[in-house]
Amino acid sequence: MKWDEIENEVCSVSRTLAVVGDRWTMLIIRDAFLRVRRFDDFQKNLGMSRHRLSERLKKLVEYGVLRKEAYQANRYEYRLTEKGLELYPILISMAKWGDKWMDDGKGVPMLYKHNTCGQHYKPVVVCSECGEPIDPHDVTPQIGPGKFHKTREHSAVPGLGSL
Amino acid sequence: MKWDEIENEVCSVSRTLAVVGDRWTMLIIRDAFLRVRRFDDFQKNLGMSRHRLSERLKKLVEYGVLRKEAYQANRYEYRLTEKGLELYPILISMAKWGDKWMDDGKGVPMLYKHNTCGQHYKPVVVCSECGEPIDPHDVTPQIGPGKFHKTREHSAVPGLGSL
DNA sequence: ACAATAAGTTCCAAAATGGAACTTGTCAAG
DNA sequence: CTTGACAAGTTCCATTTTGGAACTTATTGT
Repeated sequence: MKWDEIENEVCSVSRTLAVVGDRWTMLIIRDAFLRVRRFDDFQKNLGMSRHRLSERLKKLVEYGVLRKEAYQANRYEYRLTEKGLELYPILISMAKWGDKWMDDGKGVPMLYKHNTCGQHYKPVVVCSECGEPIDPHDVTPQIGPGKFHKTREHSAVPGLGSL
Repeated sequence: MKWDEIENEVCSVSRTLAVVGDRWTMLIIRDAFLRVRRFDDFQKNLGMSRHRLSERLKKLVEYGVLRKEAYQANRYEYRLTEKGLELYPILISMAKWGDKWMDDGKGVPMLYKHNTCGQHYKPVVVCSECGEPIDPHDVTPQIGPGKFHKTREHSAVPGLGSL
């Protein structure tokens, strides 16, 4: 399978990865959450090639994750849309995992203050229905309505198909 | 910057991406959560080349995300470790985002039953300190102790550096 | 003992990426 | 009103990464 076919999989994880699953996108998004907005600032911060950055920003605008706005004639800013802002749980979950498992022993690079309560916080994933923290062992994936329109066979997980 | 330098960034998101940020890894992890365990099953399910799969599984074992266990002579299973299981919040957040924003209009591919309460649930990210759902606008990133040992300059976000 | 299966490896063509240099339009100072 | 600097890209090519088919090696089931 080629990379651009991934968007057509009947799987929400695949479809999300079609947007944010390449080498650089989550880092661009990270910077966007830190209020980086301009081409040259992204480029200097990330240390990626202008070429690639240009192509990625264009795609993110197409997908509606960023919007491009002129702040002067021929000068643009890229800002997160609502769709982009909702990537926050993915981003902050990555930060938490990295803090815990990819620590270099010098302490965490960043802390996050939750202004609402004033504390440094960690993200906790809870159930929308009962409010309890989710343990993956207590979750059963089941085929949803959109799964019947399949495009490819999945056989290894009897009765489940892919997530 | 080249791909294998990303692990050395002073940023937990970068470090996480060093492990799961390539084209295929999150899909391998997704399948692992659906109890796929064997080389050929991963390969058939994912439709990726055996070459790439072999290399990725090896790396995930090195990183301690999967462990490789013989189930017969010369036959192996790959299973999530504790470190791997803790990728769940990232995975389920991707599924939620894809459900909402990359829908093809046919309904969600999968539903997730929270066995604890018996309901189909959606993941909600809440504050570890006050329990309230997190809105990214209410979060202030601050430099943490591990940030002083920097390897590269970050200039675009005065006083913040990268997430 | 023989065919089938599992778990890879090898090899090469095709695709994606990195990086330096070049372009084009605007702005700001003299 | 001209000139130099800057911002936002684009072009081009060498390097790296990936996809895919075919091949290997070691069981295992019949």
